[in-house]
Amino acid sequence: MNTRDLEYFIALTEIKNFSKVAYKFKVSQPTITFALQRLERELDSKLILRSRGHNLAITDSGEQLLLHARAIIKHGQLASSEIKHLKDAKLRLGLPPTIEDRYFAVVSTKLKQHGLLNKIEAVELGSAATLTALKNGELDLALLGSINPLAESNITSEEFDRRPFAIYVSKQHRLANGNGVYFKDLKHEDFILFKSGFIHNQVISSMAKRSHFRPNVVFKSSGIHSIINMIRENVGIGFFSTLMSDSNSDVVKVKLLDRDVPQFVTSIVYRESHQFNQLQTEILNQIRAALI
Amino acid sequence: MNTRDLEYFIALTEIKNFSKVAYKFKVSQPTITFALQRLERELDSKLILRSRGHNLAITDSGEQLLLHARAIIKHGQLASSEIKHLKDAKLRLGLPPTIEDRYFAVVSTKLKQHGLLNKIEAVELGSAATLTALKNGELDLALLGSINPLAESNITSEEFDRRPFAIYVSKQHRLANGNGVYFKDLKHEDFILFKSGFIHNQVISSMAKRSHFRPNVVFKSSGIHSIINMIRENVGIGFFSTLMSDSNSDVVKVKLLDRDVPQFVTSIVYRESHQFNQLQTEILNQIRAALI
DNA sequence: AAATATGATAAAATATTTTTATAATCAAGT
DNA sequence: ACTTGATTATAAAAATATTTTATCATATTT
Repeated sequence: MNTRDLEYFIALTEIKNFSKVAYKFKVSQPTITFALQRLERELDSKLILRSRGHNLAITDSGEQLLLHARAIIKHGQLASSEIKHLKDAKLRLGLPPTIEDRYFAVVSTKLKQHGLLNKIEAVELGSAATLTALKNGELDLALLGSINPLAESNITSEEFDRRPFAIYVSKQHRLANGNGVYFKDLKHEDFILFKSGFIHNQVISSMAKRSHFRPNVVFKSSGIHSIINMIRENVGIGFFSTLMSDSNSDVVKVKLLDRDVPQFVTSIVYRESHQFNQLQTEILNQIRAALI
Repeated sequence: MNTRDLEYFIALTEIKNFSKVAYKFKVSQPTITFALQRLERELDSKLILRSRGHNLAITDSGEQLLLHARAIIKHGQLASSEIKHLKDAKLRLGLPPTIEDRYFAVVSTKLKQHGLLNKIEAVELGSAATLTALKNGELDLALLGSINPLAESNITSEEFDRRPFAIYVSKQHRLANGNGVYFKDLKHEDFILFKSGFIHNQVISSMAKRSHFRPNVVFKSSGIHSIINMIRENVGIGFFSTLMSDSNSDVVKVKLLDRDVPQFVTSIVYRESHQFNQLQTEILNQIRAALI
């Protein structure tokens, strides 16, 4: 079997037209015919029902092959991308900003001690984008936040922390000296939130839905520091699980008293299929030592 | 990329000798050389460090490719095997005996009503062997028992029941009229168990270890009915989660009073990559309807 | 230093894939 | 019913890719 034929086949199931697939791959039309015939001969089964004039129909066997064909192509691309980056002698680490802010200081200290810090190439994206990049082989490793423990196929995750979400306010704020608040009582507060793509938004909107109000959002940023600064200036309140600056007295954490407050689960995450080289293994172990 | 080259490569990492790999595949030795050169050119990276006289060494890139190569070959084989069996117009169902005994009656009634029972080809193996067969594409679907919810990669599972393990005794047995027993008090009992390969054995040996004794096993069988018959005759006691015959008064269930008694989790299980055809989908839905 | 084992290379032989040119099929419009 | 246009299939030739045969190069062992 030949990955080129599989790529033609996949395109055929999507485009459903031999000539257009041929055009897409810059080959002649019979090339596609022959590629499909090869696959059908090899698997001894019709994969696509041709019809001139109509759209093509994919058989059960075709659907079955399609699933594996996609996986095979993906593995080929991953192999290629991972091997290319192995030569960089760097570990590409996905690091969403909230995680970076809260956990990376301790990691970086550890790595610096062992002369490994400059072997890291940090990639700062939201959690969802980070996970996608990891799956595509654009990252070797990531520290990820999620609401539930990650259970993605082909992905291994090692949880290292888990904390309930909470409210953060300025020390001048009326809630600063209380010992907690119910989410429903935040109806008239101004929120300063992350831009979309952060898990925090999913969580806050689900909590708001449960409490039957729409939070009043006065500003959205993707920079955690500008959010904290605005909270400090009492422009509005924030919504995080933990902050490095929990000890910082300018911004005060206020517990949520609701039952079943969602938790922010943080994990070290990598592809099952990723082969860590010696340098990368060392880095991974130092990160584990720092966090777990 | 070409699966033949990947197969040569995988063999090379195992056999570590070009000539012997060539012999294995019944091709000439330069064929292997060229295949490896093709891969190295395509991935632009040395995969194997050759040395004449010594064993070959696999590079980091080679190790990385190896993981994907194995996955690719596996997908190819699965596609082939699954497509071959799609034509059988049967669903190959893995059915470990304990599950068959307890749950299949209700499933078979449902399937018979819809004229689907003869479309099932039941394969009776222990849970571990069933899972392996499923992964290898020898089964389309399985009902499986496990201690924890299944979390295998590339496998989807839908839990349908979960019950604590318990002791089963004859109605003449001294425990038959009590309302439970601690496992440690079974030290002097005779056990009738499954042969190895059944999860029950793992569970009982871990409970026995916790209670600091070795259970006294008088007989092992792989047929659940002969075990039940022996229990009925008071030859010894049994260890199951539930039996169809719970309502049958000859054999009595005795609760285990220990904390954290392991549970037998039963699930409908299939490969993520399996494409169910129309018939198979119907069968799956009826099985779900019967169990979930 | 010779023998042995192992992998690489060149050139030829085979096999596979792709192209060009053309045919066949089907649907829709006239 | 006939024509047209769009689409896929086929045959033969050309282009590529893979494998073999024969031989060479290198390292290890004796």
